[in-house]
Amino acid sequence: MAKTNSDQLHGTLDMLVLKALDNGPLHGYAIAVRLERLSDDVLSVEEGSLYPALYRMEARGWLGSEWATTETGRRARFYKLTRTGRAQLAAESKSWERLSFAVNTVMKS
Amino acid sequence: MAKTNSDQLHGTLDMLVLKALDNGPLHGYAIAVRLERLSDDVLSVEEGSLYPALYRMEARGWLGSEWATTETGRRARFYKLTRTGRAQLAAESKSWERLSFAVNTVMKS
DNA sequence: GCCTCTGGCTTAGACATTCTAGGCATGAGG
DNA sequence: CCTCATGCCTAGAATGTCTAAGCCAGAGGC
Repeated sequence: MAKTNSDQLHGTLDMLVLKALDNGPLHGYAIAVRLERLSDDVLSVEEGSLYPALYRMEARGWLGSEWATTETGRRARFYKLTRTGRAQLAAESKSWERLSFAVNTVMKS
Repeated sequence: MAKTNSDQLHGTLDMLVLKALDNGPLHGYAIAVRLERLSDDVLSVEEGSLYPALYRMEARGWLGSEWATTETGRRARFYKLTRTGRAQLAAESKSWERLSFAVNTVMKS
């Protein structure tokens, strides 16, 4: 959708997806759209990265999922945060803050 | 040295190393120490990541290197930024700002 | 004289994650 | 009828990081 950074999502994708689900369940496509919109098209969430990430996170117990019908009448798999997933989001968020602060400190030195 | 984040340097290591060399040549070990000190031990630069990164960047023309003697009388390979490397640092720095801003925007949504 | 610690470099292999790039199916609108 | 947007799936390549070794030299303690 947006043509931007190659590979630089590394490590943050899980966190972003978890965050996208923080306001309620969404299906994969909607997650991608939401993240792109929210970031003003800076982040581009490739489907080939997103779906595997969703499967991973569900396997780890961070997400639950079920098929349901979209407002527009389509079938889609909706993912939602589990309790564990919420904790994971908190942890990754804190970790991101630490890391980005550290990187910024170095970059401004 | 510091026991911290596993893997989360992904993508930023090159930039950090380039930045570490921005004030003048350093050898590998000194780069690691400098980044750890500057970041207050949040960043831990593993040697198994650092040296391959240095070789990569030299192969790409971002760094030049030569053997020299440390203040303490030891042999070490000193790396310095090339013109290309400086440009790369600027580019990655800008890219980092864009990305981290986007991520933060999402995280605060 | 020996031993350990720190400084310093090197490398193979495992590991995780992302992206490329395709394919598939449905519904809406021209 | 045809195309576009929605929506999901997957194999394989590419990349980069870490683990975990090993090597060498000098300094300091004992």
